[in-house]
Amino acid sequence: MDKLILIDGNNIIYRAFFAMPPLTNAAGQQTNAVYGFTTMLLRLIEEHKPTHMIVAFDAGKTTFRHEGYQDYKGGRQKTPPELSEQFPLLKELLRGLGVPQFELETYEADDIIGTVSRQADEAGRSVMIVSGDKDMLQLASAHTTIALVRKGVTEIELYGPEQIREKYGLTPEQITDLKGLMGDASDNIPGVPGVGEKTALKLLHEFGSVEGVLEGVESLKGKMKERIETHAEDARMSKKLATIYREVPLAHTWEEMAFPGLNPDTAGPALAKLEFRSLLERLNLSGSSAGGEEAAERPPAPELEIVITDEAKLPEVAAALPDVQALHVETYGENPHRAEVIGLALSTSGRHYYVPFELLKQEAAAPLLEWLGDPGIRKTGYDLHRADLALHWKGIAFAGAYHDTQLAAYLLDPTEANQSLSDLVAKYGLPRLAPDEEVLGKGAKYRLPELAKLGAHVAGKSAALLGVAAKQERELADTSMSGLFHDLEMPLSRILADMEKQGIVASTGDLRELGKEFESQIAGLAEKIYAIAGTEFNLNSTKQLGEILFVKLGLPVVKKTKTGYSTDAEVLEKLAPYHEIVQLILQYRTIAKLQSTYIEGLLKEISPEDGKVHTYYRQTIAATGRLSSQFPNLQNIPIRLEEGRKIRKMFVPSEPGWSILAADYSQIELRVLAHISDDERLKEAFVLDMDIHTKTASDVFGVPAEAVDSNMRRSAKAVNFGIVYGISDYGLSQNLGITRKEAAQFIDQYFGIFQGVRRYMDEIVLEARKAGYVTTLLGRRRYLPDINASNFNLRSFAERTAMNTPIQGTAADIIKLAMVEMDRELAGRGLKSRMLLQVHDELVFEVPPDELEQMKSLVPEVMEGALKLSVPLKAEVSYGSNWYEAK
DNA sequence: CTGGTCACG
DNA sequence: ACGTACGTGACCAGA
Repeated sequence: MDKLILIDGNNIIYRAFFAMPPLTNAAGQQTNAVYGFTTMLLRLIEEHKPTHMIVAFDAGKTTFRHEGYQDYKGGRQKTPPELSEQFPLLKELLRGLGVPQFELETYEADDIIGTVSRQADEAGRSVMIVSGDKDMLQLASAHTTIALVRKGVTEIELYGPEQIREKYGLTPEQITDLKGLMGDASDNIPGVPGVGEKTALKLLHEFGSVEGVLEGVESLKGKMKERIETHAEDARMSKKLATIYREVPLAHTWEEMAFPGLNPDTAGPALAKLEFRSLLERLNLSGSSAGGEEAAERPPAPELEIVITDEAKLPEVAAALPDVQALHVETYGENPHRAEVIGLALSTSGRHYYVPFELLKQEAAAPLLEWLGDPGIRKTGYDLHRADLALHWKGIAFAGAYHDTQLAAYLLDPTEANQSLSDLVAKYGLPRLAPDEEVLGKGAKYRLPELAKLGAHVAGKSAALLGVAAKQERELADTSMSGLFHDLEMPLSRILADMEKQGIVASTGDLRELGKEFESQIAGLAEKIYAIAGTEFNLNSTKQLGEILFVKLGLPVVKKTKTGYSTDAEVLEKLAPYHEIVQLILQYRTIAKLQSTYIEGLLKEISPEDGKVHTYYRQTIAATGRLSSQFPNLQNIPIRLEEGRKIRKMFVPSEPGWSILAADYSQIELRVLAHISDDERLKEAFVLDMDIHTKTASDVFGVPAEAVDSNMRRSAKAVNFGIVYGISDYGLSQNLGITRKEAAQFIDQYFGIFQGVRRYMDEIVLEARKAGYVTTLLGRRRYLPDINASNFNLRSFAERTAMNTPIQGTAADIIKLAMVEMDRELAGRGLKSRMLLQVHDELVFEVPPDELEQMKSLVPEVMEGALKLSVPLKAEVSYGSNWYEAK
């Protein structure tokens, strides 16, 4: 079956240029656009296996379109030289790869593509057109699909006539009418001023075409009618400009477009010349030019033996359970507590079974349910934490997670965003797995395909798991993270799921009541503010607020943002002395935040079934190894201001008579710093259990501790924070409201005293430069690719990260250890107390009265003993009838 | 869908 | 000279 791919060369290289970070070869020539183009090209070849292919380029400076309209593509920025230099490179590379390229004087790439696609269409051949330009949609037909490139060049959306109808309610031909009405700023096509996509679509749905709209203009009214009448000619011309010319006099034959596959003899040298080593490797061409005949692509997807399970086949699945090596649970929905379970797939070495979720209710599925819930059976999967939660709320127990490929991928590189299973499969050069988006769509476009296709996709995932897991185990061992993975993160993931399922009660009634109080305060404040401003406006709009403060009231502009005046709290504090309205706005902000995020937001998350909030701890987000919390975030419940702190009264035990018990590490990050820097002074402070900020002040200012006043302590505290964050004089000056010079002096003084800390800061940066990454005490890694950047900002950022990550990350390691140990203790001692929340340096429990005494000593003991450092760890415990009281 | 703002450690 | 403190998530406005 013939398949032709037509690539809009100019468009794609342009997109690639702006999407890719700068990349230069040894000679200093920029190659980023060619690289981006090539990765996309190779992906197209792998995924769509074309038999014929061409890349079309614009030729010449003026085209026939300019004859009718001088300004066509006027106002467009000149092509930057860094990009134009890359065209010859790309063309040479394409020759090496064996991809035909077409161009023709006075015609644009669009027109060439339009013409070739028409010819192919007429011959009944299957065509795919690749471009970032929506204009191309007009070429879609029964045989022709448009692949719209999105997000730089990394994603592709496929459009046939059906998809165009779904999205716009238009036929492909009507795309030209759409452009005729709305215009296109990037091509300087005017359209009708004031008519955007929305209006244009409405008009077309009613009148069908530009001509139809012009004829029917009488039936319109007001401004719209006027606009269209005055710009009728613009509309006609715009449509013409947007119409792709499909009669270009091309002499090329079908045979000239043939693409028999990459030619390894010439592709290797061409890629090598551009220094695209990663691509050479991906194509297995890195050896000599003769890298093997068929090695030009990733291993072809083996034909999987997939069984779509129906009721009758459940016994066969049951019989296969002992041979299962991996499973994938397909869910739908962001919040796993509310997610749908679509189905699951089980992989043995030979067969892959897809089991639709409904089948799990059948009696014959009992062995499968038992298998899922058996903690003794080791399971390999992807995001098993999510699977566990989703299944739990459907009444199905899950246990035995052994290797979670998502979690392993996170440990191997916690900052890599693209860690979908499909990405991992690609990373390891395994047979391709379609991204979910391609099969299921996303957002509003999410649709389950027919059973066979769905089953094949989900089974494809489970089939991919074993290969990925094997590679990861190897890599974890090579990077000394196997222990971190199997003894800490994997066990923790089950504990987190338990905490989340347990949830914490949030008192709906009390929240509503507090909400009413806030509401009347908000109304009162708003009224006063409007009265002073002399007008009502949207107080939540920084834009409108800026207008009032800086234009109407003429207050001085302290700081600007990208988009206008800054009105954040720091700015408002400075403005407060100038005008009484400012203080009111600050109060309004405070209460409005509490109301929207913590009253209304929290109420929305309370489950009507059990009156609890079930947060979702994410173990694979924070680059330092910390957890994050979502739906709702229970790691940022107010505490600093009393008004907000009251929110904590709403969090209560789930059983009468029980208590909330909270324990937090005291100065864990500075204690960690004392340990890893081995600074004598800092260690001494903790060994003697002194107030660290007072001690710092006394040392830095050279006065006895008794002589440290509150101001000195405040400064020392800011320095201590700064040290942990990777200090800079600027940051400290901002924080303390002093000059940069003073801050620099201050830091110097600090380092003079705490020389071990200085040595650590210097060494960790050197180490990062050398190794390219930093680690925590437990060996958790973070790569810092910018540590050697020539850009000052990027490099400075990386340096501060190098200083901070081992500290923050080790603290995260420690509390994770404490959680695993705590879980073990609770189970071992048969306690009924439950661990509910983690807030970075704090653990929150609910505790029955008869366990209170025991827990008061056990929890801090476990936390303090989680990891042995050269300074003691300290945890402080408190309890009460709610989270507020546990202070 | 991004930016501004603000809640937490 | 460069222009920032480290790590998160939720809400709102306004394209």
